[in-house]
Amino acid sequence: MQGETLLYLTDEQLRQGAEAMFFAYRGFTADPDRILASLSYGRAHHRALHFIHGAPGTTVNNLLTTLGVTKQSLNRVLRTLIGDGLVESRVGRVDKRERHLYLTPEGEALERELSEVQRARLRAAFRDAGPEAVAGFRRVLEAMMDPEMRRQYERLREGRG
Amino acid sequence: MQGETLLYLTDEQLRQGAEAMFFAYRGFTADPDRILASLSYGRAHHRALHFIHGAPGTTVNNLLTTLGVTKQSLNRVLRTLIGDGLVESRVGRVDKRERHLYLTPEGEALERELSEVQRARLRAAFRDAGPEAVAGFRRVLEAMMDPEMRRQYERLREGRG
DNA sequence: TTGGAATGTCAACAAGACTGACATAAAATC
DNA sequence: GATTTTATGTCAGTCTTGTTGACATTCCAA
Repeated sequence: MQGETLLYLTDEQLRQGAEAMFFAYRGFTADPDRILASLSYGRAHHRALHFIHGAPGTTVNNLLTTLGVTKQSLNRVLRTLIGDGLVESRVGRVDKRERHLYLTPEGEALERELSEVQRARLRAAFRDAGPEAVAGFRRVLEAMMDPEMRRQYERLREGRG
Repeated sequence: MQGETLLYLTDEQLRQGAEAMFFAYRGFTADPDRILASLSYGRAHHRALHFIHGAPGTTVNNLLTTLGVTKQSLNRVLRTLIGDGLVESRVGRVDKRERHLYLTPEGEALERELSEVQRARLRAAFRDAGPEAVAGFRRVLEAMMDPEMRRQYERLREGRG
């Protein structure tokens, strides 16, 4: 057995890292998924609610580049959310081609419910692992993103200060 | 602005952690996805190859609890992999109801190709972030899993020594 | 030996991703 | 002013991958 500083880049360690990502992501989505299933929504609806909440007034185009899906796919989700009164779509004032998206109070309520169960799990995990582990966690995740996604991620962070 | 040790559990920090998971997971799967798409396979095929590689001779039942899908869903994926000659299914010798799953040489080759691009990204991320960050990353991910998944994850690790 | 439990297969269906084609309205450009 | 580009929405069709239901086979225990 070699020392930790040499060992951490072996294929076996990398394989374990991949499996950790797989299982952790399942845990990460499990709690919101349960709520969504009871409302016959899916993860796509959650993601839309999440990013509209985080960037109110965002356009459809912004949202679909953030989510990395096609407009047809996003549109189906948005149509149900708007139809169910969770999202409001307002015609742009300066550019009337654009639709600006906002959560209604009902939309905010569901977003809060979903994000709260997800935050609860993250909070517990962060508390268990400790602050230094959390810093490392963040550093590795950021290094794992595509450069384009990292830019989006940082833009979202800056947008909220 | 408060100190890091207090700040790390605020809702904003947790929200950023959630977004980091979202974007990082997309990066994590992006490279294998490209190869899979060119073969008209999906992530489900990758996962099956990965876990059969890691536990040769595993049964269908084992595999579906590991993957967290229904047997019917897994069966469709296995059927194509078996039909394409990447996986071999052998009737159990002691219990003939069971099918034991193995990768053929072709299956091993594809698994290696997929896992290699994924490992390459992880390797780069781990190198960028440094060993302490990697340890923290692993600690947080493990804390994020459901207890049941964590047991499976640890069992897989032990199985490979 | 008979009936239940476990294992796996096939069929049909739904969610949600995709592409391609097309329509509309507004903005930008020539 | 005419044309092109941009932003969005919609329809139709396909694919992956999840679901449930029905069923066959095998094992085991009453």
